[in-house]
Formats: sequence, structure tokens, C-alpha cells
Amino acid sequence: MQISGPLQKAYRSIPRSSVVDAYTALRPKQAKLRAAKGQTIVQESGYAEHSMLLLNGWAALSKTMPEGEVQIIDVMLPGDFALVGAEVAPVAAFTVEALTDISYIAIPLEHVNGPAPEHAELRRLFTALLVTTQARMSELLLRMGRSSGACRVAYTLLELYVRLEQIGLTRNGRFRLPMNQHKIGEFTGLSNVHVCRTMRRFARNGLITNFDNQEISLNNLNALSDFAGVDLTRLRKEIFLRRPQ
Amino acid sequence: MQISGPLQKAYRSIPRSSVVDAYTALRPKQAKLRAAKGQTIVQESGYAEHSMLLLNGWAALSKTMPEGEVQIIDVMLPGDFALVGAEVAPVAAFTVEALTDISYIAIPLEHVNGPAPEHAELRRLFTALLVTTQARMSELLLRMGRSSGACRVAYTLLELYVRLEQIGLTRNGRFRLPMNQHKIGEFTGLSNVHVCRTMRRFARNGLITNFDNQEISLNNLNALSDFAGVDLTRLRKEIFLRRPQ
DNA sequence: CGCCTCCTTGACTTTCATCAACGACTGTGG
DNA sequence: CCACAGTCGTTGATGAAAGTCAAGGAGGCG
Repeated sequence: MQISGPLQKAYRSIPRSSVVDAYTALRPKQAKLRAAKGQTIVQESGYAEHSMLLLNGWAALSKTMPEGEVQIIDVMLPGDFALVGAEVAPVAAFTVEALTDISYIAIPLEHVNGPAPEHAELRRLFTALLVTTQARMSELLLRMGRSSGACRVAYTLLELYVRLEQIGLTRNGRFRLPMNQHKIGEFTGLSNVHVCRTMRRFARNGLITNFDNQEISLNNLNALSDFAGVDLTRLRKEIFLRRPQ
Repeated sequence: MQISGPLQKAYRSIPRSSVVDAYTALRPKQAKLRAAKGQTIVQESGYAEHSMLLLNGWAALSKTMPEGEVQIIDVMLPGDFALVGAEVAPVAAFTVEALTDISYIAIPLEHVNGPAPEHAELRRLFTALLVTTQARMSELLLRMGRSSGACRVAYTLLELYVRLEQIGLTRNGRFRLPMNQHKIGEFTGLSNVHVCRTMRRFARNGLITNFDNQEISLNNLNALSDFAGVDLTRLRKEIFLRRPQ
């Protein structure tokens, strides 16, 4: 895919994403926003009149029980889109927290779903992104209800790996994982202690290797896939936005 | 809301749903399809070139682990819409099974997201329905990862109650629940045995009453809400499609 | 140096799945 | 009419998975 002209710079500075391309092309002057690691960008139940398109970094969508237990619903990677508030209900259903320093675009609702014909292609892409988000959440839900902690951890690592690979952020099965074990527990529905035991077991068996600066390497995708009960080929099909040729 | 003319009969014969109204108005001759209780309408990983709009009855969206464990990820009630296959990926991410005899409309993808301007209002409604579906799945995911079995059962009963109330299918906290304990277990991520114990405890404490023909009554919404860790008012806001005045 | 966060491991407890048995109810065929 | 099987809900006994509590160690940082 070749891009030339005024878009080229923007394209190079952000990861490959057809949605980012399409939106940037339509609104080249849209302001980029930034947030620091740990910052809460949207609060659950708060007013939300816009959606988010993540340009760089990681963000977590989470929900909280009244007693304070947190569950991460989905992890946003560069190029991902989250429909925070809907036209019919401008209330955020979840909290958005920056897992790393991030940059993003806040998209007004009328750009997402307005009747303007020039938005048709964009709308198609947003819808497709919503479907992949739903597919990811479904996979997580399935494992949350029907599998062991080891399966959930293995699945989480594989999902992140496959998604990062797609946007060119892996090297030889190795990638940066900017989540501590507590956060991974919030994602997998486990305690930090149990995440630790599980990942240590994986490491001892040579399935994964941890490096110092929050980097991790998946050494045996097949064994992990078996643990996770997932067919990598099928996962890729469901989870990815395929761009029409 | 008053409806007159040719739509009146159709409107009366199906539950209140602005989406059904809108779609029926646009395509009055669209064929209604039927399926019998227990029938599988869409198979996970199968080819899916259409979406579903449920007119009558209940349907379950579920996913299955390789070993055969089933997790219901959402229950469709009359008026609900499920985006089965996306334009970018005509593969079903889940199985659709009829929990009762049902009637539904199969909606081709181009009607859902086509560029035609006369579809603008419909598209808006479909998007809104997707958001509410996502909100429901998020609530379920939160409880799946972060709460006890009792909380999940209480939440499930409340969610169904609130949704049925909205479409006029409850009377004094009482409604028909066409799922056996095994199915409820598939929805809540519990074994049928544990569902039984939990619901018996609720019944002994007077929170619920079971009747013979798959009917159930919620006698104490406040106590159930406490168990479920849910604020009913907020749940209604998130889960419902509000129709613009 | 102390303080902090994070990972790690052990000991104990709780929750829930599994296995098994039984009773209520339904439909079916003789 | 009765035996029969089949489904479903119910209860008890047992075991495995994972949470909680607690303590210690490694690294980062002012």
C-alpha cells in the first residue's frame, strides 16, 4: 500500500491502520491528544460525547464492581477504536485508562455515525472494528466462564501477540507487554498471585521468557495455543479487520 | 407512540421495538423465518452473510471450547439484533440457538451498513443496538471475572427481568424463563449443580419463587440487586436503547 | 539509606466442579 | 392400565482450582 503527498508523514508516524488512514485523510487537522501512563481518560458512568481512536500506546477498558474489584474488558492497541458513548446514551459503560503514555484522537459522535455520505467508508470501518472488538470480548468471555486460569493467561498472551504482530510490533515472538501481573490478573480474572504462579510455570517449562524491561517472548506458540484452546489461524480471521482488496 | 395504517397489524403482532418498526417500515415484505426450540440457526465458524433481527421468542448466542464446553455470551429477546457476519469477515463468531420457538428476519449485510441514505436511521438504530449488546456483554464479563456464582445468577435474573419488563413481558416481577438450569449454567459460567444450589438458596430466602411451567418470580429486587452488585437504574440506562423524542 | 513497587513462594481457606444417587414428571409403547 | 426410559431438579460427598494472608527479596529512586 503506497501513500504519497501530505498524508505520507502522518502515515509514517503512526502504526499501519486503515482506520487511522481513513480518518486522517478526512480530517487532517484533527488534534492529537495525549495522556500519561496511569491516567484515566474516561470514567465509567461519566458523560461521554465522543469516541476514541488510539494512535500510539496501550489503553485498557475496564469496569468496576461496587466493592472495587476491577475487570479489564478489552485492551486497546495502536489503531484500535472504542465507541465510548453512543448517540442514544452518552454515558460511558467503562473506564478508559492509559497503560502507557498514549496519543489518541477524540472523535465526535456525528463523525462516527452521521448521515454525511463522505463518511460512508469511515462508518464501514468503524462498524468492522466494533465487530472485531465484540469478537475479542466473546473469546474472553468464553474462557472466563469455561476454562482454567492457565488457559486464560495463555490466551491473553496469544491474543496480544497476534494483534501486535499484525501492526508490526513483534520480533521473533518477542514484544513489549506494559502490564504488571496485577493488571494481567484484572484482564484474566485472576489474582496477581495466581498470575505469577501460572506464568512462572510457563517460564519453567520454556513456553515463555521474561526480560527485564517489561518484555516477554513466546517461545512455543503451538504449546501455548493448545493451552489456550485456540486455533491461531481462526483467531486471526475473527479478530482482524481485513481490508478489502 | 401511535401507529396507524398498514403497519398497525404488524406492530401489534410483535413486541415493541423501534428497530423492528423501522425495518418493517422500510421492507414491509421481508420474509419472516421460523425455527423450532433447540434448533441451531447459525453455527460458529460457519459462513454468515446476514444478520438477525429477532421478532418473537428467545435465542442464545454461544461459543464452544475445543473440548466442548459451551458458554452463552448473550441472550436475544424479542426485538434484539445480532450482527452475525460482518462485511469484512463473513464468518460467524458464535452459534445462534433457539431457546424457544422463534420467528426472525434475516437481514442482508448491505441493509445494515449500506451507503444508501434511506438506511441512515436504520443504521443509527443498529449501531445503538450493538452498543447495548456490548454493554450487556461487558457487565457479564465483569461479573464472570470478579464475582461469586450467587452474584452471577442474581445478575442474570435481574438483567433478563429488566429487559423483559421493557418490552412488556413481565407481570408483578414474574416472567417466563425458558432456560433450564443447565442453560443458566452455560450463561453464568457455572455447573448445573451449582446453579441449582444457588437458586434453591434464593428461593428458601424468599428472594425468588419458581413455578411449574418455567415461570419465575423475583420477589425482592433490592436484595437481588445487592447480591448482583448492580444499580438497577444505571443498568437500565446502559442496557436500553433510548428512542430519541 | 529508606521507601516503594513488583515479583515470588508458602500456608491455609473458600468456592465450585465432579461424581453419584434419587425423586418428580412426561411421554411412549405394549 | 402399567412398565419403561428420558429429562430435569435436588442433595450429599469429595477433590481440585484459585483466593487470601503473609513474608521475603530484587530492583529503582530520591
